[in-house]
Amino acid sequence: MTSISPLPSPTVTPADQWAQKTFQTLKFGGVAGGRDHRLRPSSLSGATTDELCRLLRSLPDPSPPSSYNALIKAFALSGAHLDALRAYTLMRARSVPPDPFTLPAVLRSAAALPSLATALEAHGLAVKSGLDAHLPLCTALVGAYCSCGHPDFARRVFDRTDGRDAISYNTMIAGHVKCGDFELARDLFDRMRVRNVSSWNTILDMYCKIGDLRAARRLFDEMPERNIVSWNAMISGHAKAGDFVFARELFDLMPERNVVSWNAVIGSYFHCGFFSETLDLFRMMQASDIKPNEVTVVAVLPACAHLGALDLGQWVHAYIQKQRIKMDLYVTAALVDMYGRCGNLEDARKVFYHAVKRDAFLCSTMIEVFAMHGRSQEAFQVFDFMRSKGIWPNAVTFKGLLRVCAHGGLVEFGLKYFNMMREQFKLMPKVEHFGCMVDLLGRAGHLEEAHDLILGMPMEPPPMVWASLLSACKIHGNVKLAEEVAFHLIELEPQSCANYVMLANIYSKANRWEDAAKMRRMMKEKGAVKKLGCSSIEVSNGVHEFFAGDQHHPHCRQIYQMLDHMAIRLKRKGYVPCTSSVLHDVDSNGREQVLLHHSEKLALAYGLITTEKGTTIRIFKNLRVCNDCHQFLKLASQHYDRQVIVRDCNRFHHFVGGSCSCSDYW
DNA sequence: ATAGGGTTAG
Repeated sequence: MTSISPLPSPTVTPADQWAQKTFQTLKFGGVAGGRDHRLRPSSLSGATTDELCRLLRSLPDPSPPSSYNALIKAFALSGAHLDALRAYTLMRARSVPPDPFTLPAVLRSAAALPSLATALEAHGLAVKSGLDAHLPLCTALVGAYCSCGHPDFARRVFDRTDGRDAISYNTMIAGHVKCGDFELARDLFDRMRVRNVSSWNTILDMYCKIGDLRAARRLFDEMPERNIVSWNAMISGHAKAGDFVFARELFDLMPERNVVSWNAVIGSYFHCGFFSETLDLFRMMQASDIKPNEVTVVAVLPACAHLGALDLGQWVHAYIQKQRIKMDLYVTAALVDMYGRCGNLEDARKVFYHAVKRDAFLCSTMIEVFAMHGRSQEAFQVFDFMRSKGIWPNAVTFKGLLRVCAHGGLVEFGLKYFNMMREQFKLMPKVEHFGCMVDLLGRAGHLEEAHDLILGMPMEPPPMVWASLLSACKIHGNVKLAEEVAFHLIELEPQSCANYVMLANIYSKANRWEDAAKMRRMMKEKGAVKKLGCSSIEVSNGVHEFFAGDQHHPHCRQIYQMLDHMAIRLKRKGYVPCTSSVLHDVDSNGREQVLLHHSEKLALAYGLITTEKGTTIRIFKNLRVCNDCHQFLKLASQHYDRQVIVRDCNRFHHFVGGSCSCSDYW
């Protein structure tokens, strides 16, 4: 191996900036350390990052390289790679010579961050210290360069290394895979002489990741030896392709399973949208002898969130605390998301404010939750917090901010954040950002601006975006634009009933009954089927589902009786059924019945019958809440003195004392 | 005494 030539850094990461600044101040040279007070890896196991930082600060000078090595390794083990590099910097500042174990450990942290500057510096030091023939060090360099997106540097090191073994080959192959050079990876694999299981697994995983499951299957069949990792790679490959049935077959077939196998198969159910099955499998896992870990709960919590299973979600939270599952950023964000989506804003907030560490991902989750609940001020506060702590916002952060603006009708703020993301943070707005802006402008009555924004989008506007404009036309009674948009939408997706219904409602509102009837006929001709409203409610004996007009519930009679009583009482309080939005060809009495049997009203009646006075009622709906139900729920919350929380397909409504948290803007 | 590099799940 020869000395390195100067190489430009293509992208400077924050870790790089820090590393470059500190390395500039370093002097090269070597003084042997003393022999007292040396740290051992065993004495550092179980130490928290804070304790390790204190140890580093109080590390006597001189100390032997082994003490620094132990700290670097311990930091890396707890995921504190920047601190690992800090320990290394101190070592260099004190001119402690690295031993053969120092640089591989440093390079692992450089790969994890990643920090190209550190990799380059370590490489230079290796050459200077004559350690550059050390095989583990060369392998670590290859890994670090690949993680930094420089397979070319890695390949140069690899090609000049003598006595390469299976591990160095595997590192280079995995590096090529990581960088997307699949042919180079396969070529190297074909050329290596002594392959082990890991070599096969790397290539197997490559085919799984690029979705070539036939090649993966072929490889899996011809492998001379298989281990758990091979099976797990196959499971996750099929899970990603949506074939959860085969993923499950593999899982049942494999000779032994570990926590990764369970997580892969649980994740496959989650990704395919089978949320109750996800939870079933989690229960099976607990009956097995494999202990769930962080990754497990990160698959289970979103499943609870989707189902609105707050009870189980709370149980998982308690389980995390009891079983000492690490509250890393993923777990914290999953908890915030679960509480938020289950309508428990207080606990979502609590988890976020108690988090020991917050990054852009976690903050964006919190903003998204506040957006769902229409808490614009708190969402903006999180954003201000991010900026004060130097947490760089990403596209998801701005999506949440724009949603919060759209839900609150805050046009000025929306425009501010939309411009800020482009100008200040150099983030290109994606489809979802345009969607929020169209929603925001449209609802606020700026229909022309919203329309212009769609026409000026750099990508093909998806039906969703047109649909928000259409719904804005409905709110503001712009029949002319509505017709244009609706017919465009019907052309795009003739099977979707929502577009016909929306335009028919707009016609009815403008007293154009014949046109409304025409839309109904057109809907039938094109074979579009109305999506049935469905609401669920969790009471003490489980989750109950109601469809619009549902007659299947065992307590059906009491529920409908209750609804009739409610209608009489609430009418005295000012409830006026909004019959103009009913499409069915029935008389006005029948229309009232149709409205009264909307799924969220059924769920509400059931909740009132079965739960104690004072209990909050939580309802989850698959569609948007209609105007009539919204009015009904407001009056019911007052008359029955109950807090009712409804999650519809895009946000939360907190009904209390006769008003709704959305301020009738949704 | 004692320290190293590669593969699978979010």
